[in-house]
Amino acid sequence: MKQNGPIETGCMHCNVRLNSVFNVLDEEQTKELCAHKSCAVYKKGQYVFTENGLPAGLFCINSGKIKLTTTGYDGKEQILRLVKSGDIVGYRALLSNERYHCSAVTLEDASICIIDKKYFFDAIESSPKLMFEVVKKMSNDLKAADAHIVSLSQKNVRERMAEALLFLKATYGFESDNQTINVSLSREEIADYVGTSTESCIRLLSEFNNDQLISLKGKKISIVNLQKLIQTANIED
Amino acid sequence: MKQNGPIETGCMHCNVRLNSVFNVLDEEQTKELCAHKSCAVYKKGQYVFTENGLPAGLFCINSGKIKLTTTGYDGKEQILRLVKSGDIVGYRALLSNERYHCSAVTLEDASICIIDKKYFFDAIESSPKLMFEVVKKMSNDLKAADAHIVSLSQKNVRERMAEALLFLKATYGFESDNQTINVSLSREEIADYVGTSTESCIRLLSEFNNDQLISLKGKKISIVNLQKLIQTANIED
DNA sequence: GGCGTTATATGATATAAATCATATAATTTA
DNA sequence: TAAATTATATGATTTATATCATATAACGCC
Repeated sequence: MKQNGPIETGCMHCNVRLNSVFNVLDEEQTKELCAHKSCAVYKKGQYVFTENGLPAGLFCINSGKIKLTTTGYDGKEQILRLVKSGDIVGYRALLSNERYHCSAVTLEDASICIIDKKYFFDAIESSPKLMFEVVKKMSNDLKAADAHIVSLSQKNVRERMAEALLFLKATYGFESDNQTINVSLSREEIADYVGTSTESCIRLLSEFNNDQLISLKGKKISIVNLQKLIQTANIED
Repeated sequence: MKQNGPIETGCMHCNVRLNSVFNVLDEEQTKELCAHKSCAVYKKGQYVFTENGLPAGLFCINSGKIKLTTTGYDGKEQILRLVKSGDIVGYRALLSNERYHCSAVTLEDASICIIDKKYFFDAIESSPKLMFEVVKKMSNDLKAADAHIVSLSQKNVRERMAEALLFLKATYGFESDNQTINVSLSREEIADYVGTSTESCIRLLSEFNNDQLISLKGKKISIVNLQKLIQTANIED
């Protein structure tokens, strides 16, 4: 349980343009931005920020994967969102001048930079384009959260589990074999996203494995029969 | 099932400052805003906008109550949010230039104005203050959606039902008797928010009634024992 | 490299909540 | 105002899923 802080690194290797919302900045604005951010390397399992903390700036994921979690009742963890490289995190609390309502934890070693709060506000006030990019990001998160609500409300655990696997694939894509989902989550973490018990999660993955929908190798999950998995998830369209 | 459109009215009786986000505008900006909006009266049960539709502008609730719903699986309705007078609706799709992902339906007769899309974008680009107000609104909605996710994921139906009653009270307040929740929802609508069956919803309300947590009179629900209801909801702090 | 700890797996059991069924009350509308 | 429809109520039954229990596998550590 050693929890050392991130290791500060220079920004020379960090291409901030990786981060989608900053695509809209021109050469000069990007240079300016780089002068107001600092990069750091995080080890797997480290906290980027924690529930109830005050935002010091905006975090950009240069590489690595992040989970946004909140502590529910009886300390049970709930995974709210999963974040990939190129994304920003912690923008909500920052923009609305609030404390974080969830924590950000690295799922693997990650390179993350933090953009100075004051500078970020200057940047979005002077660049409506950038502001709109961030707003679009929040809009997407809200739409996804609403979809999650409908799913939790109306689908059974089996359907949600299939849906979660499709979501993981949509978020992180496949590995080079074109069928292994490119993220390693524990069964408990998957359960914490799906909203079920760890046992039920394990059991359903085993079933899907037996039914040849997926194949399992440690934490790695491969989608063997996408069509059947979509059917199991009971997705419209 | 007759679904007539709203009745257009003048804006002379509509105080746009009612709408919280517009508080930040000065006298002149408000005047300008009023020149670019039009008010209308909606009857109970009418659609303000519908899922998949394209936003024509921003809606402001001058009076009345609104539910934001989305159609889930097998056509089952999910209530995502409840909106009261003074609030804006439809801002998400508008800001991110998307179609609506949910519908807005009046829960009672309502007076609602629509602010022209083009003008609204001009307004937020020229007034960062206004933009931040809207962003804060979205931030709150996202935080609330996240809380809803945790609740659906981790609480049982009884706890969620108690929580829902507290949420209704927090949103719409009490009537003059200081204990009757100031909104009329059908049992089915409450179920569609809580994420349960109508029968279970009815049953639990009956139980709460028997246990003297609430009292029922038609669609009107009064909170008789707030402390016990909070306990039943299993809320932290 | 063996030992303790944690993660995964699977069976057995309990139970919350959905579903089905039927009755009554409250609205709507003819 | 009566008939029809819809909403509320409550009982009986089924079922999905949590919980408890135990075993094995994988992993971190001295």
